[in-house]
Amino acid sequence: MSKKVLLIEDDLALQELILSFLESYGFEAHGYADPKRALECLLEKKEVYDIVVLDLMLPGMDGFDVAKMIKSQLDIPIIISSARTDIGNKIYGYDLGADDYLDKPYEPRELVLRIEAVLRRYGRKNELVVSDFTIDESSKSVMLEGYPIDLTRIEFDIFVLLAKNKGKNLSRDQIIGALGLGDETKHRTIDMHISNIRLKIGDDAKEPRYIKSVWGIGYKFTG
Amino acid sequence: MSKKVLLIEDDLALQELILSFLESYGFEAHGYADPKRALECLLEKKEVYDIVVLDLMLPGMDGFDVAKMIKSQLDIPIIISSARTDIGNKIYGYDLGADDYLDKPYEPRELVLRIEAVLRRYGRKNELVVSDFTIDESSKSVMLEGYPIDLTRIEFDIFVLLAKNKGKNLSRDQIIGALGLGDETKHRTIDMHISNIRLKIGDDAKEPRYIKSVWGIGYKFTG
DNA sequence: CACTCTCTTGACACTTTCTTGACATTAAAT
DNA sequence: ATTTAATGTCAAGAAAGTGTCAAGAGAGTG
Repeated sequence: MSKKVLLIEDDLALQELILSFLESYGFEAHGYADPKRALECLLEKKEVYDIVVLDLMLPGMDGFDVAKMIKSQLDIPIIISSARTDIGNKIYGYDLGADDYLDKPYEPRELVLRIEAVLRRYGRKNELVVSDFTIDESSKSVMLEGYPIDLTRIEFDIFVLLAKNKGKNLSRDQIIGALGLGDETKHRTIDMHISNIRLKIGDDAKEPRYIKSVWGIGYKFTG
Repeated sequence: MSKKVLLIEDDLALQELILSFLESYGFEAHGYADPKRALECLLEKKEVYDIVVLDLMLPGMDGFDVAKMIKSQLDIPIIISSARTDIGNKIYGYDLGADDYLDKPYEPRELVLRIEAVLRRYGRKNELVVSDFTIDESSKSVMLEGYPIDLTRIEFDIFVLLAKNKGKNLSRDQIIGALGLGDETKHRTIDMHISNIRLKIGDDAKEPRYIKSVWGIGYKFTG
């Protein structure tokens, strides 16, 4: 599935060149010269992009502000390109959460490499490693020391909740609330799910290695 | 089957020479001096060519624009030839998605080698091998261990999506979204397509070898 | 326009998961 | 030690998800 790139660049000739280059490398690339229009497109989710390439020198709006606005609303990687070569800006760009920084002029091929690198890095982001487990939230899969564990949907949700709150006690009501189950859901239901999870991850209720019962309170994940 | 070459070259003597040379090497070659006529012929699909050989110095139209227009509309390889020897243009030509670049004057034999190389490369380009399947996205065909599988368009799209995300769970909504089907599309529709795909690839829903159902989540391709 | 192939959807049977009461077990409190 | 409250797990029924048929809508073709 080809990745979608949003290019914000006011030099139209350059924009055109980069877009066609990206497309020849299998990306689906759209360009905007006007940062306001680009923001609109991004934030109103008319289109879902995988990455933003942003030029800092823009008309009407500072590129830093654009980056800040995007990052505040969306979890999307941004590569900043700019002719401003001074280190200060570079640092500033990273502080804003830019995922890479590219000095102009650059080789289009270089941009492709950076995009691929950033996307690879970003793609791994939803791989959560907790204790001996590797959790992939996007594909709802859990691995224990490399071996896949087959959890049902609710089991998965409970497990992730516990894992993300490693060391914290979670009451049954908190779990029920976090999963969006009905308020009348019985506590035994949670117990049962915990029991089944323990079975699947090879945890013994008496001497649990991962999911510990906290008497009178609930459960907690211990790494 | 002999490959068809479209040669865009305004020097008629040279055009004639190259055409006859290409023909002597088994290509079916047609020439145009006027890029507009050539584009017309290509884009309106009066003829289906396998490759374009384009001279940059053309009357009335810049060769770059010609290449760009062709690439934007068609997935066809382009070899650019030019007397402009400067590196800048060379890079630019590649940036446009030219698949090879040849300085004038060149040996006709050299052109033949380049054409053959580019066609070889291009032919392989869309061949995706996943597990026991060979998928050709440009011709929308799937082979299972050498035998062709006859998938309908949507079946093909779903299959490719799953294959490209081998091992990952994809929800029905993700599939619907990726295929650009309407948001109101029912989940049963996807189930039905999966069912039909399984039938065609000889997969048993109970004990699937390739497309596994992930309960409560969606489907995933397992190599 | 008639014909065919594809796509979509409701229906129904079937499977898996979820929930819950029951009862045994265990931990804290007295 | 005895009492009280909480947890572990079984088993059964409820609920939700999936597979496929079949019918009709929709696209494409001659």
